[in-house]
Amino acid sequence: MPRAPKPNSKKERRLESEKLILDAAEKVFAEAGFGGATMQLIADMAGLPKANLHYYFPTKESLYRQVVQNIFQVWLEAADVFDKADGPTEGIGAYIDAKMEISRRHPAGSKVWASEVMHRAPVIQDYLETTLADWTEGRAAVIDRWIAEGRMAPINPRHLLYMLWATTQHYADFGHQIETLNGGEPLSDAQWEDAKASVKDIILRGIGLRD
Amino acid sequence: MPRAPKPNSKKERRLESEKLILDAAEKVFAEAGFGGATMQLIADMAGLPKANLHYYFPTKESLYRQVVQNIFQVWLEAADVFDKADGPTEGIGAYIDAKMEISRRHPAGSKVWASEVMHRAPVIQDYLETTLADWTEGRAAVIDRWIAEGRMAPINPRHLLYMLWATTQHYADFGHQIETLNGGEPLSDAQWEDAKASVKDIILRGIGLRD
DNA sequence: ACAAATCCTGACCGTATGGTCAAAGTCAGG
DNA sequence: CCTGACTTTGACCATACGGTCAGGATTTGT
Repeated sequence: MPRAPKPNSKKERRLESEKLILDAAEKVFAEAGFGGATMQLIADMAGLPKANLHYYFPTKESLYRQVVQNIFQVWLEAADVFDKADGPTEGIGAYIDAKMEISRRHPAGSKVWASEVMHRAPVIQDYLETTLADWTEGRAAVIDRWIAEGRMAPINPRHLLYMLWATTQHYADFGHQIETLNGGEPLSDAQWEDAKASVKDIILRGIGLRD
Repeated sequence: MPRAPKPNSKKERRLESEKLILDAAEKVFAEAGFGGATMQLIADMAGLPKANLHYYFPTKESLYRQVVQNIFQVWLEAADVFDKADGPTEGIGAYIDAKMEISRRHPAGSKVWASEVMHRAPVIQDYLETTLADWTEGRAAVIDRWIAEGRMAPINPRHLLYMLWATTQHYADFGHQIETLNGGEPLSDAQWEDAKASVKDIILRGIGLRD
């Protein structure tokens, strides 16, 4: 019978430490970029000695790779709402909501992803070529079907998807610029709602929905 | 009578060297980020010894600052088309064209800018607060006037501007992702035209133009 | 209670980087 | 053609970084 004086088993503590490190790493990579981030900074933010990071993640690159893969996972799961819908208004609207919510709650992850792609995706190129390419093709086919059925305006589905990604992720990646243009204040709850509504309004009308 | 055996005066050569360095620096900063870029890499790309860079730009940061300021300049000049127009269709359409062209011809600059903003604008925060804030306010006022005159749908002009920036710059900042999703090939001329047309189509219809 | 396995960490190391400098080279003006 | 200002560069330096490691602490299974 394993007592629990410190309530965690070894395996639980391992997962906790890994999560602690990954969360700290995500923030530091987002703020400084891969090259600007240092293991010491990540260690300090996680409240652990540097050598401890190297026990869980042998190299800076392996830690970074894990961070990026986790982000991609979150990103893919959010895309599910697209499939559960049975029409463009509902599907694309829900997708915008989901991605805006991620930008709001998970801005560091979005920045790390943006940085990775801007630097020619040295770590996740294979994901782009397989998982993301497949996902994109599938969704483009759905959109093309909606168009064929006359349920939305005929547009190039790929450019629509790029626009959705660009616009929603902009609120995370360029959050600092938006905050500065908002008088130095982060967007309030109401302003976030306005942002979501504005994006949905323009895009949905732009593809021929909303009469 | 100053002959010109090497056809450049000292001042001209100075400007040439500076431009050579700045161009190399823009590429390297875009590809590696500020932290990942090294003076040696920039020197190699410019074909000059490292010590020579430090003659023209005393520190890495001063070189970086100059790169970012130049980008901001290009960016602002392109925004002029917005003002020369006398209606939303023409103004916003031309603005999209201009920004898409910059994304195509000047992708490294866009990436450096994106990186700078993502890292909380350590170098150009004052520009954001003054020049960019003023520009944004002015353009938002123009859009509001167009709305008041019933010439376009009532939307929040700031979110429209964010969408324009996000979408057009996406083609530079995420160019690698787009290229990968395009079968590994850069967008062809025709595809760029399609991209421009798609963006204009969705956004202009989205704000109530194009009936 | 003991041994094996796992976890933790201070001290240390080799290297790469931003930056300096002195000396050599080049140019314009008189 | 001489002088002073400007430009170029190889060699060098201090520091900071990613990564290693030995040895001690803690937990687990028996």
